[in-house]
Amino acid sequence: MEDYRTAKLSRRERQIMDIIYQHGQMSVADVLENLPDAPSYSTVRALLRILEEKGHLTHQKDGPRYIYRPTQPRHQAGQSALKQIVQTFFDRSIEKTVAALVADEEVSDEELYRLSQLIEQAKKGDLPS
Amino acid sequence: MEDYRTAKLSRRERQIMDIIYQHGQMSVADVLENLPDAPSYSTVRALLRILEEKGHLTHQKDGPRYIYRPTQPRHQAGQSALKQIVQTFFDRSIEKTVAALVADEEVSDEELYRLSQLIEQAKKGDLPS
DNA sequence: TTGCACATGCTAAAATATTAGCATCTTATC
DNA sequence: GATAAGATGCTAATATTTTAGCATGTGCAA
Repeated sequence: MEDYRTAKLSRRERQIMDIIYQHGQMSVADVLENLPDAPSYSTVRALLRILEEKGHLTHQKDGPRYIYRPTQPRHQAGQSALKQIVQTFFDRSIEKTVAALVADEEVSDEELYRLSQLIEQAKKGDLPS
Repeated sequence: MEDYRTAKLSRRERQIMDIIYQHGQMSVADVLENLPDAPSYSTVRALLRILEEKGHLTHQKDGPRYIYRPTQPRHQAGQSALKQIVQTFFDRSIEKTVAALVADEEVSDEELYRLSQLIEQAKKGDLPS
């Protein structure tokens, strides 16, 4: 399955994919609540159906309602999305990307410490995940 | 200016913004060359005009042709884009995000070294950029 | 078990995005 | 300067997206 961010998805479709990835899985009502400029219930249902037709979502029944979740695993979709950002804004440089990440004011010292550890592990060839 | 990735941009419009951010600035012909499923020249011009109307692009003349570039600085747009990815796929965790970044096979030892240095600097409160 | 609340299936209308084409202007070159 | 190549301005048609509404089905509670 192609990365949904480079796939031919419309604006609303992409919004919905993002929201569902963020939450893991959602009912129609859940999606509706979290959509900015919320359209109607019917609209959301139509979009979910289309996304399922396109292969990006699947659903299962939970009592009377459908629960939708992505077909592509989250970590995999995240990798693809990251890669695209790195390419678009950071000249394909992981270093520049991490620099932008830690430039965020809200990064605590503790988090920085864990980041060091992470890098050290990676140096040893001990790739995370 | 709002982050263009959360703005109400259509599929093509977003594609074009990505491409222009990647290259810095581009003429109509440049954009056309780099667009997947390339539409016509007219189409690209129309989309660039719309993006300019919406405030995401600006242009200057270079000889006979227009050169377009983003109004929002690249680093700023990159920050916003990253933030959204972190939120969508990595539970707002910078650590998880960096882990995904270094999990990429193509990260060299040298780059990992520079990453350590980067983190150490950040620890000292010496925020990059 | 019988209804009611609330879900989905389906169809079709409205809005928006995408596209093309022709007229016009501008620049570099001869 | 005259001209040809190639750019933009503008308008309108087409395709797609977005939306709504009604008919129908399903599960939970009284």
